[in-house]
Parts: sequence; C-alpha cells; structure tokens
Amino acid sequence: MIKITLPDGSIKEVEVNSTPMDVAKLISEGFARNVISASFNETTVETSTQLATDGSLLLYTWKDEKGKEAFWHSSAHVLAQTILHFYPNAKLTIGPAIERGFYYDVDFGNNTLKEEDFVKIEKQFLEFARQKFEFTMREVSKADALAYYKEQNNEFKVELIENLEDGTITFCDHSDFTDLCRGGHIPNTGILKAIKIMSVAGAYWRGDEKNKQLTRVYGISFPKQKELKEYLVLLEEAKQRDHRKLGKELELYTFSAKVGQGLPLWLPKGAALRDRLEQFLKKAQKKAGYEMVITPHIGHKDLYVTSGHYEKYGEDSFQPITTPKDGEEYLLKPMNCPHHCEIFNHKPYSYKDLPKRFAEFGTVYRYEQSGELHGLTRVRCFTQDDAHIFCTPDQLDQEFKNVIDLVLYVFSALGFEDFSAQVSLRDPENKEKYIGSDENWEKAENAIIKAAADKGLKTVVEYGEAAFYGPKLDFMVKDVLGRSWQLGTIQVDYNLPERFDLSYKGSDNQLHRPVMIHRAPFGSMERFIAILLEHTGGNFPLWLMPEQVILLPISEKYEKYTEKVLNLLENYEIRTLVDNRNEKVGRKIRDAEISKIPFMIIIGEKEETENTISVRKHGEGDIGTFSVNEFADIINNEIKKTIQNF
RNA sequence: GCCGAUGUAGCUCAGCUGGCUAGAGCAGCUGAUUUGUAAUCAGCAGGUCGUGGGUUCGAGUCCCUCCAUUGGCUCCA
Repeated sequence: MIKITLPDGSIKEVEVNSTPMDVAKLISEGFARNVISASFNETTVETSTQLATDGSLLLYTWKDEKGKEAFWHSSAHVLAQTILHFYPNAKLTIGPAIERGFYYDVDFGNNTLKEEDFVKIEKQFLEFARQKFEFTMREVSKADALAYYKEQNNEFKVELIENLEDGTITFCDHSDFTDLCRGGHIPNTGILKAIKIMSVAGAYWRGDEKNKQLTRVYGISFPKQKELKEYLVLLEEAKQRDHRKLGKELELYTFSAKVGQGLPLWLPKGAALRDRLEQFLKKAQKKAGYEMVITPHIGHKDLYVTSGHYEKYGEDSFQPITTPKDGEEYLLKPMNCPHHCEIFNHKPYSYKDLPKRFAEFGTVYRYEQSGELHGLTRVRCFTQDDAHIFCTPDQLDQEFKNVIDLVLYVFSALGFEDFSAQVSLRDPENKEKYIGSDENWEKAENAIIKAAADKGLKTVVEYGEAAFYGPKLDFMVKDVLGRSWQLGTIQVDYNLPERFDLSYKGSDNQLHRPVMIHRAPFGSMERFIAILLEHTGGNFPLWLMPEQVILLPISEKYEKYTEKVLNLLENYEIRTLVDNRNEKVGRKIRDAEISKIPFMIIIGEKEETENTISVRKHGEGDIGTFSVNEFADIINNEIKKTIQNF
C-alpha cells in the first residue's frame, strides 16, 4: 500500500501501482468523471500513470489551468494527427498548449494551409476525437527515437531529440499516431467535443529568424460545443471594445497612408483627451519635484553613437538625415535620454543639487517593422511621458520608490487595477546584447529588485526583457484580446552616465558619477490611451472626458434658457455641448448615448419655468431634476471620487 | 521583414460561379415638422470598387505588382 496525500491534507491509502484516476474514483465517481489530468509530487503525470511510492497528488478538471493545459496539449496531438491525415508529408515540430488554446508548428513542404482548409480539419479532428483514443506514454531509447524520426526525414524532431538525454525520452501514442512528448494528457480524446482552428501564421523554427519558417496552426478546443460558442461570442464582444474601433467611433485619432504608416494623427477630441492626461501628470510631477525641459526632435548622429543607440539600432531605424553640409548627419530621436544627459551636462552640479529630475513629454520616432504596427499600441511616432532622474547612489533607493508611488498613483487615478509588475532583467545567456559592465548591471538589477520588494509589489521576473542599457521595472496591462502591453516603466541606468561622462561634486570635493533613473508612468501617450480606451470601453473617467455634458433643448423655444444653463455650467468649468438640431429629444438622447457623453440635460418648458434642469446619465437613464448648482456638485463629487488631489 | 487574411460612398456592409448606367442603412445637404428621455418624414447628393498592370468580347468579381489594414512570427530603446 502507498499513501497518497491530497491537497486538503487528507491521505488515501491505495494499492501500489494505483493510478491518479483510481484515487479520483475513491473520492467520488462524479469527480472522477471530471478529472482530466494530474500531477504527482509536482511533476505532471498521466491519469493512467501507475503510482509506486507515497506522495502528494493533485487532480485537475477543466476548471483548473492545469486541466486546460492537458486538454489543449492533447488537442494538439489530435490536430497533428489530423494534419498528417490530409498532408502525409508534412513534418511536425512542436505543438504546445498556450494561454488560450494550442498551436502546432508544421513544415508543410510545398503545400500551404489556407483558411478555407480549416473546416475540413475541424471536421476530421472531431471525427478522430469521437473515437475515444487513449493516450499512452512509452519510454524510448535515444537511438530508437532518432531512428524513428530519421526514417521520416523529420530533421526538426531529430534536432529536438539530439538535445535530450537518453533515458528521459518518451513517445506518446494514440490511435496510429505517435509523437515525441513529455506527457500530461487527458484520459482519452472523447472529451474533445468542440474545436476551432483560429488562424495560421508563419513562425520560425526555434523562434530564430535565420531558421526555416514553419506554419503555425492555432486552435482552441472545448469539452462542450456551447463553451466554444460562448468563447467566440466573448471574442466578438472584446472586439467591440477594441481601441481601434472605439478610437474611430469617438473620433480620437486616425491614420493616413499619405502621412505614413504608424504615424498617428490626433483629432481634436483625442488631442484634448491627451492634453488633459498630460496636465494631470504634469501637476503630479511638479509636486514630486520634477522640472520640465524641452528638447529637439532630432539630434546629431554622434549623440547616438555616444549613447550606444546608433551601434545597436542604427540600421533598423529611420535613417540619418543629411544636410547641405558635407558629412553632417542627424537622426530622428528614438529616445529622450541622450538629450537629457546633455541637459545634465550643461553645468557642474554639487551633490547638494541632486537629485535632478528632468521631465519632458518627448516625442520619439522608431522604425518598427511594418508587420508589428498595431493601432495606437505600436506606432512609429509616439510621445513618452519621459523623465530622467540624476541622483547620487545613496539617493537611488528612495528615488526609485518615489517613482513606484507615482506610477501607482497614476494607475489608480485612471482605474487600472489589473496590472502586473514585471522585473525585466537581461538575458544571462546573451550578455553581448547589452552595454555596460557586469558590475553595473548587477548593481542596477539588485536596486530594482530591492526597491520593488520593499514596496511590497508582487513582481514576476522576466529574463531578456531589459533595455539594452539597463534593467527595468515594467507595469504590464492586458488589452481586450488578452495581449500584454508594457505601460509604465522604471529603469535604473549606470551606463549612460558613464558614456556621457556625467558627474557631480561630492562632499569630499571629488567628482562622482550620478546614477540615472529613466521612467515613464504612462509609457507612451499613444499606448496608454489605447489601453485606457479598451479598459473603459470609451467611458473614460469623468475628469478625462473630452465632453462631459450635452444640453438637449426640446425645441427652439428654449434656446435662451439653454444658453443661460450653458453659461452657468461653463462657469463651473464643466465641458458642455449643445445639441441645437431640429430633432426630437429622443433622437438627441440616442445620439448622445452613442457618443458616450456622460450627462445629458433635457431642457423644456418645465425646466425653464422652474429654473431647473433634468439630468440623464449615460448608460443609466433619468436621474432627476436639479438646479444647476446641485448638478455642478454632482459632477464635482464624481470627479473627486475617481481622482484625489487633482 | 516573414506566413495567413482583408481592402466597394465619411461609417457599417450587400454585390452568387466575370455580363447592361455598382446597391442599402447611417452620416451629409435641402425642405417639411417644433418635438419630453435610445432613430419624424420626404427629396437630393455622394463611389476612377486601395494602386498599377495583365487575362478576356466584357473585370468590383480571375492573375500579378505595389500600398494600407489585420491575426501571428521575429524584433521592440
């Protein structure tokens, strides 16, 4: 007998070689029917794996992340089986489960997989699934495994196996299909009831551009047809909140092929919104001791040679601007730091002057690859709410923490609760991608980790995500389709101060090197507004709304009174529009609702005689009749609720 | 940049397997209506069907080029 410990601490005694499924059945038959995967002593096992020792067992259902993972991983096997059914010469490579579904990377040789092929694949997939194939794992010697795939001329699997150690290699069989596989499957294919092939994409073998491009087939599967339908509806709903759709509808920004790819044009309403955000941050920064600076949009090439940008990105960025003077070259600025370093350099500083905090809404230009451009979230011209703090090493910790506070303040004022803090460190395997000494990198990385920990931030560490000159603390937020974007960022940099030979006079009368913090709470105005649009569905916090109130007179007769109300509201600095059109009030309300104006004010005979206004709130309806003063209080209170000290 | 998809009026879309002057709704303009909490009625105007080329008696529809958008990949200061 062996002792199996369950998550609730209870212990089941079972026969040696019992399976996780046997244990599940001991708990209850009903539960066992829902169990689709398991892990034993923290390693993934099959539900049919025989357990030989004592240990702790976790049983997963569809509701668990791990259960979904097994479900989708198993789906990838069936997808691969289906693909081979139609394309016997296709070469399989890898096919993992992902956050939402799974994919399989396939070398289709001379064939291509097109969207029109999806339906037949989905049908055959379900045909296979219905046959309730069981997944069985078997150990294979390295030699046999290599022989198997060499026989198939599958150089990809051969490469994978060559990197594995003999004795750890397993194959998974179901039906007549075999795949190299680590394990972690559902009991049988019968529970794969719904499948949708989502898209195909090119993907390089092992993620390296130099390698062969494979076809990545994305799919998602569910245990019930209904869940698939719900998922597709959810995707549709998400698209309704897509910033590209809302931005167009609300007339915030646009693009023009004539102006150029990835170069956003801010429309009046968008510009007003953006300006309001800027004012908000400027005010907060002023309190926090920042000084505004302004720098040009171009800089001499040498500036970027000094900073290291030229060497790193020169070839892939907007190319140098030449001038009538022979050999003179300027670059569109890809970032503001070099300019700010030179601002620091314009005069000598004493340690008593530090920290210096130079802030600028700095517009930068980066030649992003055309395939990478995406609405407002990835563009070629954008404005960073940038600032660089130059401080003594002693001040670094406190300054860094102050910046964390500022970022958190900004996020909370805008209602971003759902973000994650990511410590972005350099890729330890590829140190040559970065500039600066190991010593400086370590100092910077430790400073970030410590400050984030002291602030009690829950962080995830990502290697290889650092900037080329220093590690970062990034604030990540997801868009409607679940894609992660970096918004706020704080970076510690020991390198640029060296490259620009920055110094200050210490109390010892010696020159010392300052430490530099790069930081942008929004990240960029473009991306931030895009994500804010998606998170609010266009219903921005009241203080940010380009238009807060619209007056809807019932007929021309009330024009005078409307005018009076308008003046009063403007005195309260409430941003107010008037809908003077010769339309019925129902129509005016509808249009105001569609354009998401927070408050509608109906003005007719009753209001005029009583000297009041009738207020309707967006998305809620009639909220009653008030005096203009009372209404102004309502607005101000609502603004106070969302934003303090502003 | 690479793989896949898309591109018809300001917006959202219809236009089957190529066949007369390319359609609709909304927005716009004009007129009527003076209106009480999500669309008043009528009329008018609006498109070199993304661009350039090709196939064909004939192309919005088929083929190629380029441009833009888009789902991914790679990249991301």
